[in-house]
Amino acid sequence: MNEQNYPEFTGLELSPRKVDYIKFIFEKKGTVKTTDISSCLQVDPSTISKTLNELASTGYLNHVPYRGVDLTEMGKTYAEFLVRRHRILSLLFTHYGLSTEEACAEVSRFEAFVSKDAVNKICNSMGHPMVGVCGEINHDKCFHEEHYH
Amino acid sequence: MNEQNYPEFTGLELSPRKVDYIKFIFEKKGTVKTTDISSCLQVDPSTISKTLNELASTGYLNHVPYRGVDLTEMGKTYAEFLVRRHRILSLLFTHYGLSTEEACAEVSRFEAFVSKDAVNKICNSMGHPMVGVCGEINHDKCFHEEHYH
DNA sequence: TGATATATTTGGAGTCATACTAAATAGTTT
DNA sequence: AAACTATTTAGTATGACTCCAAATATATCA
Repeated sequence: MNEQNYPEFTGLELSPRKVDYIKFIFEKKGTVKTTDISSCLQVDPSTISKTLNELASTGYLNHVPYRGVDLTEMGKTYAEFLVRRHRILSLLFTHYGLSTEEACAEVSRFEAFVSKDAVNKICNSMGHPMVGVCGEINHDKCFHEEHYH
Repeated sequence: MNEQNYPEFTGLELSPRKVDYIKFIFEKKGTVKTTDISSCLQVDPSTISKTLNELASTGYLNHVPYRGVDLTEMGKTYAEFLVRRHRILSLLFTHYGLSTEEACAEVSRFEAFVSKDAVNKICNSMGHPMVGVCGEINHDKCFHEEHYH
């Protein structure tokens, strides 16, 4: 409803690998180089370069060739959702006998296929917990969406 | 530990589509024809045929060409896990504000990526509920695994 | 500055999962 | 046995992900 929040996304627009890349870039903050992602995620730089281009052309990243990438405003908003999704789902799983590491690993495998609607419902139902197993949970966008429509 | 239960699987061996096929065959009970799957899942018969062959050569199905398929013992065991996984996860999601249909649809999208270990832990933690949102939950294999190792 | 080293990108190719069409083959019905 | 239907095979395609090798840009150092 509010173009600042890009509420039109479903949460299913990015493939698993792209989710990883965006989350990585978000958590690094600032400009990120191809090599950073390549070495941390153990993927050939050429693969990173290609995917970064795709993410730039779909509006998630600003890409200055040979210089690096950073998130667009839309990319940041989306990344916030990705991180919140990961943390909410991981937290959920730790309530059912999985360790932090297990929950994290498990969720990493499937999170790309869980919709924003589902995450918001779970988040609501859990009472918008502030702390997840992999860091704090930010509910800004979550609240906006719940309150204004 | 017990060859009757094929406890060696992780739950991640089948791709999403193969999970759909095995679950469908399991729920139909008995011999299933290519056309049954084709018309219900809205996929070209040639695609079904190919995938059925793969599932047969990896030991999940008996395939009599031009006649149909049925589950092997291993296939049945695996299918029971697939159904249990689907129901446990769907039930879980309904505890967090999702309707039966929403939970089912959501889980269908990602269930192939949730490990047997995770499912067993969740199952344990929920107290082995007997009824899920899409039918009864069978805990035979689940109990065996928990008790004997 | 210019040569060299490093980082990044591009081009080409491959795998896996999924799916289709068209043609061949088997089974069934009359 | 002819005709109809079901199934399979062969060939092709796309999307996601990957790599290697070569080209290009940037950075460093002498």
